[in-house]
Amino acid sequence: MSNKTNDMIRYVAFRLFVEVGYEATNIRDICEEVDIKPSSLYFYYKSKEDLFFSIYDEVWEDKINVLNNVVELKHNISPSMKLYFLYKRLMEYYSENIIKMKFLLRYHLFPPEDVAATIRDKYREWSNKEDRVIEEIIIQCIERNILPYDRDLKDYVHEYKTFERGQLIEIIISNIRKEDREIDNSWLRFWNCSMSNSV
Amino acid sequence: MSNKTNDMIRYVAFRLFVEVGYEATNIRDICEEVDIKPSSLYFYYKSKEDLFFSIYDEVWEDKINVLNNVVELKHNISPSMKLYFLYKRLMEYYSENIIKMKFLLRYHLFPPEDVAATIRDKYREWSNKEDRVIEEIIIQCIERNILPYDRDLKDYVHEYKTFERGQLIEIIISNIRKEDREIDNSWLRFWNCSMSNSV
DNA sequence: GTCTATAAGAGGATAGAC
DNA sequence: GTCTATCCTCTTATAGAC
Repeated sequence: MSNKTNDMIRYVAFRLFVEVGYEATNIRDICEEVDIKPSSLYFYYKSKEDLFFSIYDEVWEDKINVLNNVVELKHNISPSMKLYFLYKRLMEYYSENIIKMKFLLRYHLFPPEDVAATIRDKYREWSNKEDRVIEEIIIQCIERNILPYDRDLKDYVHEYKTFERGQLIEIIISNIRKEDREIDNSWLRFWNCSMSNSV
Repeated sequence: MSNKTNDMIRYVAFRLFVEVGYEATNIRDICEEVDIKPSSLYFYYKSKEDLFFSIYDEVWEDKINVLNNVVELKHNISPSMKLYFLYKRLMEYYSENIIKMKFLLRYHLFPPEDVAATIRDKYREWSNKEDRVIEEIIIQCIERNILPYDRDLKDYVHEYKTFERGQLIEIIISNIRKEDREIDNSWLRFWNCSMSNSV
């Protein structure tokens, strides 16, 4: 269902969910900003929780699409460059969508009690899709001897995700776009110090 | 003011503030667990906000004490080792006090609207104390040519704090104590790749 | 689809007795 | 210090008219 009222509800709710949080966001405030009465919102969503998860899934879907687009576009280049381009594209995406990333970080780190269980389930599902993309690229790196095979696949994936999360959190906390040079420097340090050198 | 009831109030409130958050923590729930009536809590604290900040300051004070203890104990060793021991001690402290660190992370990243301004002010004050300790050690490193002087002091401090925050977040997210070997490996990567080599 | 009206309950906080 | 009793406000959600 997509019309002007609904789009507006989703936009306002998303912003409030990020900035003041699920518990402190109330239906009245959303509706006031959209300029409708609370009862009208319940025509589109059966509850606050329903509205929340509708937005939650949309944010994840958007992120996964970015991953898939990179893999699709770069399918015929070397796997190490593929991982590099994936990383670069994500840094760009994070910088342009800080608020979406803040949303995910907020609800994964500090889920409200009454939606915590559902968040955990949905998170597991979505992040599995994410992991599979990374895994596939790293498998290719190992197979072609670009990465030493004396280290576990899971280990490499964890190393990459930790690195990427660190960069993401820097972007969220500093709230500014990082420079290209800085992004590349971080990559080189990561690739040379954390991945290629076995510890 | 310290007696059994008050200690219990603080303990329960702290736990709820971390786990379910400020907004979702209500006076009735705290009091039920402490086994007192809500009106009794207001004998100790004039408001929910008052209770919160009393705990907030205590958590910070505890952390700053750890920093000062290290500096005091290691005042006569080389500054690079001093920074190393500071880092080691903090990792130990973080691992043993994950819940306290989760508390600080939660309210610095996502402060509730009605206490956000006060948190920001208090945060600035406390983290300044923290920065001065780090700064002093790094100044010594630069003066003794342990760290290249072609890089800015602020730059080094930022580099260290970013590194330390990354480690902290890994501990909070994984929720497990890191092994000594892993902690040392991270340090070496940080010291050799991020600090000594100018970029 | 959007409204008015309102149910039903939870929340922070206080007055005043003991 | 701790209690009983209560005030007042805010919140999600629904019934039913238009």
